[in-house]
Amino acid sequence: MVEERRLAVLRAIVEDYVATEEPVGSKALVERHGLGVSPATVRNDMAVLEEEGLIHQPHTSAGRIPTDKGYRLFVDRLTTVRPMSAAEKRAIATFLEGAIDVDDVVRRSVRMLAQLTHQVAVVQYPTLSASTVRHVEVVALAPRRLLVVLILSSGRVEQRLVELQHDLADDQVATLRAQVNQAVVGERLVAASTALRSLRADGPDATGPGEVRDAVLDEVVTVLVEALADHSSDQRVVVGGAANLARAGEGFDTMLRPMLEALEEQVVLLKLLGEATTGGGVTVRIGAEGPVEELAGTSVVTAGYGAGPEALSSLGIVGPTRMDYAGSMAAVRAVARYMSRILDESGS
Amino acid sequence: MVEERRLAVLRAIVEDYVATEEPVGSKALVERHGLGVSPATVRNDMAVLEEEGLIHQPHTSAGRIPTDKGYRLFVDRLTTVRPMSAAEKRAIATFLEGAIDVDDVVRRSVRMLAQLTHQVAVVQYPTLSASTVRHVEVVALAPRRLLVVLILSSGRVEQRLVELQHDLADDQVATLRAQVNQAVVGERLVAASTALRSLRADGPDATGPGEVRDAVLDEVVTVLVEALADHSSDQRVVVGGAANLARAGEGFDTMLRPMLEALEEQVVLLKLLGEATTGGGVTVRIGAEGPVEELAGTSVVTAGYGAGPEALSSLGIVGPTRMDYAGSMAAVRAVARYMSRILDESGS
DNA sequence: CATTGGCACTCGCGTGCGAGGAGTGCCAGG
DNA sequence: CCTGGCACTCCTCGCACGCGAGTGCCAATG
Repeated sequence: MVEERRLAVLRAIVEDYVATEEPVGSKALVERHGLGVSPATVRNDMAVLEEEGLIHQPHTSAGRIPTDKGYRLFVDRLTTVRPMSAAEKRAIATFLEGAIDVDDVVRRSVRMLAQLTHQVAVVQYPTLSASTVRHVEVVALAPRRLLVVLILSSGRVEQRLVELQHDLADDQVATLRAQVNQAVVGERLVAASTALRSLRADGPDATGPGEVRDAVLDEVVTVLVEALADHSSDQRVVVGGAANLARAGEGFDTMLRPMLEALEEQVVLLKLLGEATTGGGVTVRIGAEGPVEELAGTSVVTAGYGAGPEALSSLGIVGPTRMDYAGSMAAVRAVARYMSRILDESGS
Repeated sequence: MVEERRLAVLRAIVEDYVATEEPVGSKALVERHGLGVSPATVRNDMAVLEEEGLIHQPHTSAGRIPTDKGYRLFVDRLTTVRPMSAAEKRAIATFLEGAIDVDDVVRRSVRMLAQLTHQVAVVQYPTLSASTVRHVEVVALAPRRLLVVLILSSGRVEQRLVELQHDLADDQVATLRAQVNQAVVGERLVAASTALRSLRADGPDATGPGEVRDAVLDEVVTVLVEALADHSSDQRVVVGGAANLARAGEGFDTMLRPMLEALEEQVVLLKLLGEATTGGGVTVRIGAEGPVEELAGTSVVTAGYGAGPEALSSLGIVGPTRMDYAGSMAAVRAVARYMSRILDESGS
């Protein structure tokens, strides 16, 4: 039971510190929270907590602030993700459902997350790998320049520009389109490039004039295979609410620039989101646990989302370690769920 | 000739202030720049410049800093847009030409601009209005949900999600696609919706079964017309290099948050870019001349770009009034030109 | 009439010092 | 094991003060 109270003290410290952004002392603690003991007792508890490395004081005779370890314990054992209010749920649902396409869904999600949590929001685009090809459109922009547009089951549209070595006539484009469509429609994106490759290896087809087929179409297909195999755009990440960084306070002023820079790097953001967690779980990475050293002093709250169980992408928020974890986790989870649902509806 | 020297003094003040970010005094001025007069003379000149409202001192007995009016005069009369070095030109060209589609061109341009100028870069998407429709793809995602994909001559791909009141069968989708394509391919985007409307008003077509045509197809076309008329995505703007804001120094710390917020608002950005200037000109708006009061203390350098003379979009940079105008103008102009060229090549 | 050196004056900025206060650690008593 | 009391630490804030950069003005000069 004394152990119990110590945890209550830790919780109180975290909550107060998150609220006030100032080191919290023993006196203020017993006043604001109704733990029925004297400041002296709390001080003893604090001493123990400090020995355990859960809190520390910036300088002698200042209040205590939680350490990363303290936050960790708080998140793991002392907080329950309180569900969003009905009003909030409704707001999220209607806002996200107003989206006109996948791009818009992503944009709105970022905005929503940033607003709900007052932190920087990060949303990865839905993964393509699991979606199937619904239609392929091949358009000749110039004699040697093709635009290939993939329409996927999830409603997402992918485009690739393809440069050729040889000119391509209009009728060749038409046959190409027909053949490619026949080969890949219904395939998963990951399987599409192999399906295409087999197309090239096939013997001459009745529909196409044989002599050009070897020279030009082969090249086109080769390039197409490459283009499809390139899943880099799979990795797109959108950031929002960067303005919330400026509100962070404390010594963040000096780190602001490197942070903003980090947030403009796709690679960094992907590292940040990390592996998507399966299931409805929310992942919290606190301080140095995070993979990005530029973002020291920040925590990351992420969740996986996506239509279907394997097609997983991530989204989340990043903010100072001193953040409202309960609220953030709830918001992230809620938005992830709504995104999954929306993608599911419009999807395969 | 005394007038001449006064302008030289102004120029020197601007240059020094831009370089050092500190109010510049008479003594430092004569030392760093080789104007062969004494500090006292410069002081007299300064007094005159101050009377004219071109410079002012933050407090008595401090150096001078240029006023907005001073910058204005500097930009108008004292600076010539020095062309970019050959190396820089090459860098821009190769970097932008590596783009794989229109999205990528825009993203790369933003990045390029931000890097070249060390300011916040803003690029508006190429205008759609002037491009013609190359192909329309209609895909049924669900019985009552259509995805319409427009492929435009410029290589840009636009998508719209359309919700219907009635179910739509597969063959209806096919006839719809055929009819829509027939109606709008080759049309300009602005004319496309009227072309579509006429389609609906037409008598029953031989290809489609008459009875459903009235009920369902009419609805589809109506919704499509609306979707096409909605040019909101025409207005998309991409921002980059926000990290450069944090470098701005001075009293910007406090304004950082509102600024970041402003930069996340599409509307604000569009106001910022304003009317695209025709021709190769570069527009400079200094301080309060700008249309956005949240961005007080900043200047905006913009230029128009686009394939063809009428299809004009804008791009530019925004930074503190204390910026390297010559360099910024050169960079903005260069990037605008290269973008125009690239869009032209891949375009109609 | 423009230019120049000289000189007194103004202020912002950095530094040092002292009072105030919040918070702690420890100890002895319940 | 909890509590009240007490001495101690150390941060913060306000204030005074000196320094130095920079100015404005004036009288002298070409």
